[in-house]
Amino acid sequence: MAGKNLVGPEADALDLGAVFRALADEHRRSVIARLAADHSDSERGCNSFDLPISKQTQTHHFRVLREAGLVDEIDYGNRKGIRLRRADIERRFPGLLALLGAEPPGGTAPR
Amino acid sequence: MAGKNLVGPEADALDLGAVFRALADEHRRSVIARLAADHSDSERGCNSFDLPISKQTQTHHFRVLREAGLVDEIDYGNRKGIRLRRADIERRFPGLLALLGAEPPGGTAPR
DNA sequence: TTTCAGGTACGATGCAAGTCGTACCTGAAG
DNA sequence: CTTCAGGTACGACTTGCATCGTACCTGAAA
Repeated sequence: MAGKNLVGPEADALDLGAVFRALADEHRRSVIARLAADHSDSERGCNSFDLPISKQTQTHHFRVLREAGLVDEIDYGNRKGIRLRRADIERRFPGLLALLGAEPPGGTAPR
Repeated sequence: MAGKNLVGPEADALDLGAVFRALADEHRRSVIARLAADHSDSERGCNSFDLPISKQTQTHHFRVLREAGLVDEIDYGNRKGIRLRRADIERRFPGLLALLGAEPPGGTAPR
C-alpha cells in the first residue's frame, strides 16, 4: 500500500553524461520539461503524460530517467508514480531544468 | 589562405535535443568544457585536444559539434580550427556552458 | 615537384538504444 | 474468486552511433 521507492543514484553521484543522454530523447525530455514546469513537485502518475508509445517502452524510458537520477519512482504494484528530484538536480546542475523551458511546448517537430 | 567557415545552424535554430545528444559523448563534452573554460574564445587547432581516438573519429565528433551549433569550424585545407559559439549558446540556452564546469577536470572515467 | 602531416570520404564493424510482441505479475474492484 | 488495467520481464528487431581501415585530398615546406 505504501509503495516502494525504487533506487536511483545519490545526489552527489549524478553524472552529467547520463543526464545528457537521458535528456537527449524527445519523450524523456518532454516528461522532465512538464515536471519542471509544475512547481508544486507533486507525485504524478506515470500514464498521465500521454506518450505516443507502448507501455513497455514507457517502462524503459522511466527507468532511464530514474537511473540518471532525474526522478524518483514509487512502485504501488499495479500503478506507479514519479516525482522530479528538483532539489538534487538544482544543487548539482543549477539552471539545467530552466533550459527545458526554452523549448516550444510541443517540442521540436519529430523528424 | 583565408579559410572557409563551414556551415552550422542559425542561432535561433539551435535544437536542445541535438545539443544534448552532442554533449552526451565524453569526448565531445570534454572539448566543449575546455573551450568554455577559456574565456578568450580564441580559435583553437583541432588537434590541440589530445583526444585518444583516431583522426577519422575526431573528424566525426567535430562535425557533430558543428551541426549541433556548438562550434564554428574553419577549414584551411590541410588544417582546421574551431571556435566556441559562446554568444549564440548563451543567448539560446543561458547557463548551459556553466554546467560543464560542474564536472571533475578529467571528466567521468570512460567506460 | 616531392614529401609530409592534418583532414576528409567511404565503407565495415560492433555495440548501445528505442521500439514492440508475448507472457506474466500486482493490486483494486466487482 | 474473477476480472481488469497498469506495469514488468524477456526477447527480437531496427536504427543510430562511435570507432577504425583504406584511400584520397590539401597546403606548406623542403
